[in-house]
Amino acid sequence: MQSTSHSCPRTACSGCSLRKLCLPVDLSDEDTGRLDALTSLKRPVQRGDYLFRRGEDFRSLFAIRTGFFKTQVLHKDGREQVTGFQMSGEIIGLDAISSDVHACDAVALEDGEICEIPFDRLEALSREVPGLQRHLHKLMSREIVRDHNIMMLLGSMRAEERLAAFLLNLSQRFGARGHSPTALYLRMTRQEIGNYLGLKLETVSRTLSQFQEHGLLNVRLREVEIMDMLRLRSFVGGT
Amino acid sequence: MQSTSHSCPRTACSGCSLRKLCLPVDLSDEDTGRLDALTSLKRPVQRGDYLFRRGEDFRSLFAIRTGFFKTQVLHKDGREQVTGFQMSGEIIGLDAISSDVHACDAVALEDGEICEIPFDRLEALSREVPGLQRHLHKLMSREIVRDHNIMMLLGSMRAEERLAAFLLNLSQRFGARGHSPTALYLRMTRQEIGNYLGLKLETVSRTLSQFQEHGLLNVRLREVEIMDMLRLRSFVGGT
DNA sequence: AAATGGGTTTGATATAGGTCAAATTCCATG
DNA sequence: CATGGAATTTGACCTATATCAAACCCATTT
Repeated sequence: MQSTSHSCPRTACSGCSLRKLCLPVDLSDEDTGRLDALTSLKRPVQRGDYLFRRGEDFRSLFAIRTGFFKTQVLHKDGREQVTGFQMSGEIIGLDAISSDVHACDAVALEDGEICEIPFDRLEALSREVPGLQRHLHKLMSREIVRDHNIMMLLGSMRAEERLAAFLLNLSQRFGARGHSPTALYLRMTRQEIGNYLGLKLETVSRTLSQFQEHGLLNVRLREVEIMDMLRLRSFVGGT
Repeated sequence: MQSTSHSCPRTACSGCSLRKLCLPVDLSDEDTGRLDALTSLKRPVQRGDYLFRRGEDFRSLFAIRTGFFKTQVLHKDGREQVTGFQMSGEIIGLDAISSDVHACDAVALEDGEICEIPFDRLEALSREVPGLQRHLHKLMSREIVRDHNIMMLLGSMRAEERLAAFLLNLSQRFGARGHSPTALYLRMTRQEIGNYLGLKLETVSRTLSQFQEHGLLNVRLREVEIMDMLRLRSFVGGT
């Protein structure tokens, strides 16, 4: 009835509910076993924990089972740029492959559990399992596309558009995980939102208030309810 | 004395001067032959040509032998974000792997020659040649790191800092290719620089003029001479 | 040599968002 | 339940960059 290991659950990849998000590959029984072996390192993390810091040696990717994270790069004068917010089923650490050293910090914004994937073993297995190889490539490419969209956002959108795009993105991702796409709980501060969107926290706050005045949202601290999805969408336009 | 094929030179990968930049992998003779077979598709391109457009099916990556390119994503209201400027030895098209459809436009800013690499065959070969696999992963990861740095630039740097970072980056890349790191010829318009840096063309122009007044640069249209590299570096600070 | 047109520079003015500061709310902890 | 600190909101003011407009430069064509 109970797990045999209380501190480090060994839920295998094959039985993981996030399988479709994380590593959605059709495998033979044998390959499934090998993937399970590769991803058996589970670990709980607490709010505030660093998964890794910039400059540390790269060994593993991290798949998020539960929890919410941010990745950020710091300028030496203290300015920080949040490069992304990650949630369950998403994978952190791809930027470190290029140099075998982590290029950013990854911080937990709430308690959760991660699954550590030794990269050299993932590479080895993906040489033998074309579906896994293909998936890994798509994962990295998707990150590139995501980054290009953020460049578009930062380079040529106004504050309202940035915030609308941000909320719609969260809504879509929460929705895809079976949560409400309209009642969002933000796990990050206004400051962190600002550091992601290239805005100051006051501007984030003001813009949220303004959306509320116009009946687009109900905002109460970190609870955001999207009241008018269509009008919110009309702000961002799209590519 | 003469090339056997005047319109479509078949210079193999193994004899290509860009080998170190493009696919720097140690291979056996047999593998070298297979890589050569894979990259035998060379093609000249003219200024203004599109390598591909957003929405087109993805088949191949493109390695730049000579020439200069920009990639951009368009917002439907006409705003455009340049996601990068690419030069010899660099590879375009990684963003299309995620969906098998190109996510941006790639445009030649001067005449050049590209080398087309069918992606499914590259994947197949990289399954058998670990060094090639590793290199491909590093290539994609490096693009992610590059994008994160641009996010930092767009999200939290002032116009002067952005432009200084841009010029230093060009300088470094030209230098690495054996050209002068101080006498740069820009192949793009002020408008295109602005669309990359999230600035209007007037701001780009004014900032260049201002750098010139302060003795950092000599600017004459698209000729830029860096006069004070150190002081230019002090603008950007670094991560 | 004049005309055309794209790219660039420069000036005057407007504005979105930043900065600084104060008041308020919300937790966490004793 | 009181206290202190962090996060948030809101206001007043400021500034970096955008906008609009004109002049200029250079390359190319006629």
